[in-house]
Amino acid sequence: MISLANGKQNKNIKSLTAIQSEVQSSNRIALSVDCVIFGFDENKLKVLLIRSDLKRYHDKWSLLGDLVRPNEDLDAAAYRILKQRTGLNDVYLEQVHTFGSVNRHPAGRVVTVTYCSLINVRHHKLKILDNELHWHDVQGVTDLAFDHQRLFDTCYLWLQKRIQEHPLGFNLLPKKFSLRDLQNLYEAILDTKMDRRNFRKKFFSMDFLIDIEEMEQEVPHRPGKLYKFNYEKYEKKKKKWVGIDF
Amino acid sequence: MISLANGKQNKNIKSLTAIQSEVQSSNRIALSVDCVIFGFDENKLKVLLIRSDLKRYHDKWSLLGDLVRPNEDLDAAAYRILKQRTGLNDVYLEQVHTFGSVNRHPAGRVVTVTYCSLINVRHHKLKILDNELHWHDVQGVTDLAFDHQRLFDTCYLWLQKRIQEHPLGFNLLPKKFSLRDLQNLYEAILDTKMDRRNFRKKFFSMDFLIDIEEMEQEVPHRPGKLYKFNYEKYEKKKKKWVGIDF
DNA sequence: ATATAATGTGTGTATTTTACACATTAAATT
DNA sequence: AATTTAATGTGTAAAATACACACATTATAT
Repeated sequence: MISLANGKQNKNIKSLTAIQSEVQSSNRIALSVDCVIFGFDENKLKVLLIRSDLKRYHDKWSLLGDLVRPNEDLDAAAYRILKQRTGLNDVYLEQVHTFGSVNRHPAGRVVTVTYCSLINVRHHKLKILDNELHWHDVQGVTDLAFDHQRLFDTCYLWLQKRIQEHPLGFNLLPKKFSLRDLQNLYEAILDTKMDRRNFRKKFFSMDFLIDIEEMEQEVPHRPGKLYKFNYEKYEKKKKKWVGIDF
Repeated sequence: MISLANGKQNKNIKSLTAIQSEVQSSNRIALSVDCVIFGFDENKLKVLLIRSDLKRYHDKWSLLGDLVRPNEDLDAAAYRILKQRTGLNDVYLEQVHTFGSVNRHPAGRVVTVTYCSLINVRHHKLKILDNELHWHDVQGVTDLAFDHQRLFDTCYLWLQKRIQEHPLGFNLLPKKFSLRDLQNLYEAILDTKMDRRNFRKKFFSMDFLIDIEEMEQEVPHRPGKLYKFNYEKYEKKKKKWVGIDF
């Protein structure tokens, strides 16, 4: 019994070169990144989609993705795709889930890692030149190419959950915003209506809003105060959060 | 401008064979799965580790992992590793995060997908024959091989968060358990102390516990009632949960 | 001037969380 | 056999949080 165990032990020890050959052998797999890029405009949550670059799917929309390069960090690949498609560097980006069914892609075995990104549509609208790239209302996203519908659904659910734990939403708004803007955003993402007064109280109590002493301009009603998000305070506070809060 | 856009359009349309050649070209990457297998014994949270199978790391412990095979679903790879190491089929398993730094593994580029698994130590203890495989107190896990410490830390934090949103803990307990057992588990995972009476109320209010009309045996104090977990009720209820609850 | 449609502020109620008191039960001790 | 000990099992009051809704304020439009 013991000798069996010891036999196993020794058999399991491998040299570095042995493992290197395993790693370089034929069991390598194509790896891609697909980005679900959310934006917010006209009080609706949007997602950036492109026409499938594959002929047989050309009547369908798909997420923005590309193969990961052999010498490229996974996160770097996500940032590269975002940069290539939107011209953006400094944006919110987070990994969500990896999909690895053998037959998920028609071109062969491709494992894909999904990333969610939140960007401000107004700031970056102009950099999108490609006609085949469009913002879509998330509500109307129903039949994407490949398994992208499943990827999208996973990321959208992830966003809905995540935004209730961390105030990510600010990445979707302009620097200056009113409380109504903020509430519209939350209502769009969570697909609900909220009480205006309680929403206000909730956000003020979190103490992440800075009153910049400016008012809305040219609105057809009483103008609201404008605020900006206190990123510093958030960074300090978020470490203390444990479990179920916010 | 339009013609430029159209030019881009057409250029982006690819035939299936064109993509197939990309997928099969040299930019494929070795993909592995690493399992963080949690157990619970002697009122302590444990994790299953093995001595590194690589000589130069042989004084260190590592997670249980293996390369994903070209014709193997990602989830299937995780179940295979679990089966190989513990003899288990029917266990809780969930994907956590994918790590893809270029230089994370000494044998070359290996992107790894981490999975968390929760298993009942008592039920499966006997199937582990390999001497180099051991349960470790999570508190003492400090210096794993490769980047496995980072992988482990991520998964442990994930578990702490996840168990506050879903009652996963039952996968770590025997079928019959007392409320004290359950509380000990939660205290071990979250590394806190809780009030016994409020903990009891919280769980009863969730209504997932079935009183099996049995008592603890051979305990040196008043015996507590034994319960089992109502998986059916949980499966029905969990779909209704939105956001912050439990 | 007045109506309209927002913002900004407050208040009371219901629900949930937290802290803690006390009775009960079985084993161990005297 | 009575008493001590160390748990379990139940309840209750206060504090914090969430929820529902009233009312005054301020700009534009009529």
